[in-house]
Formats: sequence, structure tokens, C-alpha cells
Amino acid sequence: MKKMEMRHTKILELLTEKKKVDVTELSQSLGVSQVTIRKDLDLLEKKGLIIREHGFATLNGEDDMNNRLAYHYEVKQKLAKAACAFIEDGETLMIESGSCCALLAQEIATTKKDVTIITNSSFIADYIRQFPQIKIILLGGEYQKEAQVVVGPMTRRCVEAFFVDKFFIGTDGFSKNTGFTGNDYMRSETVRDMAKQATHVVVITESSKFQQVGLVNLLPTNQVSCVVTDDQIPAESEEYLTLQGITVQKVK
Amino acid sequence: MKKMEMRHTKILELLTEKKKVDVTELSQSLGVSQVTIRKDLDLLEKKGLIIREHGFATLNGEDDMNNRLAYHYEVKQKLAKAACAFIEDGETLMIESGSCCALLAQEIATTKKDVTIITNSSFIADYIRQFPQIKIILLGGEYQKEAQVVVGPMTRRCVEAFFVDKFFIGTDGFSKNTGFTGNDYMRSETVRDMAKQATHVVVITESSKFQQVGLVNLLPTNQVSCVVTDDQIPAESEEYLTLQGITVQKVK
DNA sequence: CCTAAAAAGTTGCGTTTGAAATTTAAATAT
DNA sequence: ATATTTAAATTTCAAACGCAACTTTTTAGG
Repeated sequence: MKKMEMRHTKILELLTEKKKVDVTELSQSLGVSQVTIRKDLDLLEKKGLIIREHGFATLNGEDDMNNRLAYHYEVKQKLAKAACAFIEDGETLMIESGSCCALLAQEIATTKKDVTIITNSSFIADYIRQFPQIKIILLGGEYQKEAQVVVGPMTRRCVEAFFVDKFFIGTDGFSKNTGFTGNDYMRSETVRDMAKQATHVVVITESSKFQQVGLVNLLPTNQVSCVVTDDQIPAESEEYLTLQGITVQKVK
Repeated sequence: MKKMEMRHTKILELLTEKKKVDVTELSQSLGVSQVTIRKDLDLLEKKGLIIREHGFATLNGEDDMNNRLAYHYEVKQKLAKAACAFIEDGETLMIESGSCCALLAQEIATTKKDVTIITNSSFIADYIRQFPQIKIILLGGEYQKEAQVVVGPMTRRCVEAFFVDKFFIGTDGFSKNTGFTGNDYMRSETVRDMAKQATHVVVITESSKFQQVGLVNLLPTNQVSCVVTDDQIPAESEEYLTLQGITVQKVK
């Protein structure tokens, strides 16, 4: 990794931990000039990850979603790029909420043409609305304020109007017994509703999730076609998934 | 109007016109210290109307919606407060997109309890998501990026699941011949779809709209129950509306 | 009308900022 | 390997900043 990227990663880590870092401090602890730190922070702000203020920076808005974007940003970015390679110009696809999915949406928006994205996440709709190449269908439903997604019976009725080839989701955990798991009941149910309308479900997730199990059932293994993750996935998990006929795409 | 409010109004006007104003300039042309101007700008930023930067300020994000919020902010705020008086705690209502409607939603969110807002505007959903007292139903549909609203057949199917007492909308123009008019075909159609599901339609609009006519039909006069506007509404329009059985609520 | 309290505005000072010019380091081609 | 180009980091300085202490103006009650 390049020097600058490392510094950016370090800054984001510090920020995730301490919520606030100031320029003077960063400059000293990272051994570069204040001007350099300012440029770093400006770049990170341009990416929408942090907010610059006079003398310091904070994570973007204490917002749940933005914090999750900043956390392990570089890895998630790579996962998004890898997943994006599956997508053709002109395709219509579904994306669920989640930080990796948001980055995927952004990657699609900046590299593909005439793609239609169907999503239950108004965060994602907002996140990529500046890119004219992409058409967005926003599903309706009960609005979950923290996650900025819609869920519930209306969302199911909305999504039933569509049928697509690929559906991209995140996950909060995995085990052989449970399959993929989530942490929110309503959101997980909505994911299952959406999955019914897609030929292939692609899970995009950091490998760390393979060492965790979520609170509620999300999707059984046999409904997933492909997993995009990083190379730290436990060998055991990878073998098991492959054995179940799932393509495991590793990055980095 | 108080001195400070007048300065704020002036700043917003300048900003709407010039897109960018700097502290030094404002300080001179308004005859107050730079510190005072900075405090003004900080306040306006806290309201989400502008964005502060080093040495100057701009309108919030060149974003269509935010610009419209800043334009005639004080009047719109009053209209919102007046419209909010019609609403009871615990009520379920529908709100369409539009700057006055966004301010109404905020007013509801800060003064009412247990209100459910059904809307096709993800801007509004996002705008008030920090307030826990309010439940939001976000309708689905084709996403219009600039306006941050959903429209189209899916929106109609979504809204058909509800029936409410009051539906609040804005307008882009009015005349005796045309009734209320809009500037966007799809959005206007969606408003009509939503209006079918409400007993009373309330139009919230600056009086200046009574001197304009929009591009497309929005709603005929006989489908509107009430108009909330400011006291600059032409007497002729007011009389006509009253004669048609519409309650005209004037503020200020 | 007057007085007390709150709000609005100013002054002064040490710190942080953006911008431009310059040096250093890294990538790419020869 | 070495030259060429490009990107990254530093230095410098006037302008802008936040903060806190102070003064003026509004507001509201006796």
C-alpha cells in the first residue's frame, strides 16, 4: 500500500476509535507536515468519509451508515470493485443496503452505463444521485431512520413487480448451521423478499463476518450463488461454501 | 423583523443570487463586524441552509431542494407553522415533496407526537429522520434524482394502500382557468394519485405562485380544501378561492 | 419610566487556513 | 541504470478563524 493510502487508513482508524482527531496531533504522530495532513483530510472529505472543521476532523455526521463506510474503507472499496466486474452495461439489478453495497453502487455509477438499480435503501439512492448514467428504482415501505432503508409488507409488494438476474447483499454473520445471518429482523425479511425476485444472489462481505453469527436468519446457503470477500476468509468457510456450489471470489 | 433576522434574510438572498458570498464583503456591505457575520453564517449553517467554508459561504450543496429552502426561508417557515396547526398528535397524514412541505414536516417533527407521515419524498424522510417522534412511510417508485422524490405507477400502487384525512402539497402556479399547476408531468400525476387517497388536500404556497402558471395540470380547484399562503395573495385570487368553498389561511 | 437580565455585537489575540512556490520522492520510459 | 516525468510533501505568509472577555442594544418586569 502506498504511503498516502496508509496514512488515510490510519486516520480513518483513529477517527473510528476517537470520533475526533486534530490536525496538529495527526501531523506529529504520523510524522508529516500539517499541510500534508490537511490535504489528506480534504481528500477524505471529498470522498464523503469525514467532515473537516477548523483544526480537526470528525467522522461524517455520527451517522451510522457513514461510520460504517469509513470502517475498513479500503477493503470494502476493493470488494465493491470486484463485485462490479460481474455487471454489464445496460443491466438491471437489485442492491440491498449496507456499506459494501453502497460502495458497489458508487462503483457502478462511475464505471457503467445505463444500469438500473432497484434498491430499498434511500441512502444509496441519495449516495449516487449525482451520476446521470444510472436509473434508480426506490422501493417503498416502512422507513427505518437509522439505516435509511424501507422494509415491511409494502416493500415486498413493490419488489414483486420485478425480476432480475443479480441481487447484491451484505451480511452480518455466517455459520454452517445457520447460513448467512443478519442483525435486524425486518431488514432480513426484506432481503429474503427481494431474493425471491432474483436468479443469483451475491453476498459482498468482509471476511471478518465469517467469524460472527448474526441475530436472525438472513438466507440459507443454498440460495446464494456467489460470495465476494477478502483473502482472510477462513479456509474452512471457503471450502464449505465451494462445496455447496458457491463461487467464492477473493480480493487482494 | 429583528435586525438579525433581516441580516439573515439578506444573506440568503445574496446567496441565492450570487451562489457565494465572503465574510469580508458581507461585513462591509451590512455594516457589522466580521465576527457577527461569522455567527450569522454559523446559525444559518446549523439550520442546514448554507455551508460555511474558510472565508466564505455557499448554499447547501448547489442542491436543488436546499436552494429552494433558502429562498424566502422566513415566509416558508411561517407557512409551515400555520399548516402545522391543523395537525393533531397521533394523526396519519400525507406530504408531497416541495420546500414548504419539507419545512412543514420539520415543524411537525419538532412539535407533534406520534404522527405518521406518508410521503414520496426521500428528501423529507432524510430531513426529519433525526426526530424519533415521527414514523415515516416512504412510497416507492421511479426515483427522480434532482427532486429526490419517487413517481410513476409504482408510487400509485403504493399509495393506494392508504387513506388519510389530510394531504399537504405545494404548487408551481395557479389561475382560474387551470386551477393549480405544476412544472413536472410525472410529479404532478403522482400528486393526483396521492390526492385520491385523502379527504382534504391542503395547498401550502407562497403568494407569488398566484401570479404564475405552471406547465402542466396539477389539481383542479374543486379538489382542494384549503390554501395556506402569505398576505400578499392577490385579492382577486383570494375571493375566487373563497367563493369556490376553499378556506384561505393567510399568515403574517 | 426605569432597572435588571438576556441577547446581540465588538475587540483583541494566539491558532489554523488556503494558496503558491519549492523541494523531495516515486513512477515511467529510455 | 539513468533520465524524464509525475505525484507527494514541505516551506512560507497573509488572510481567516475560534474563543473569551467586554460593551452595547433589546427585551421584559416592577
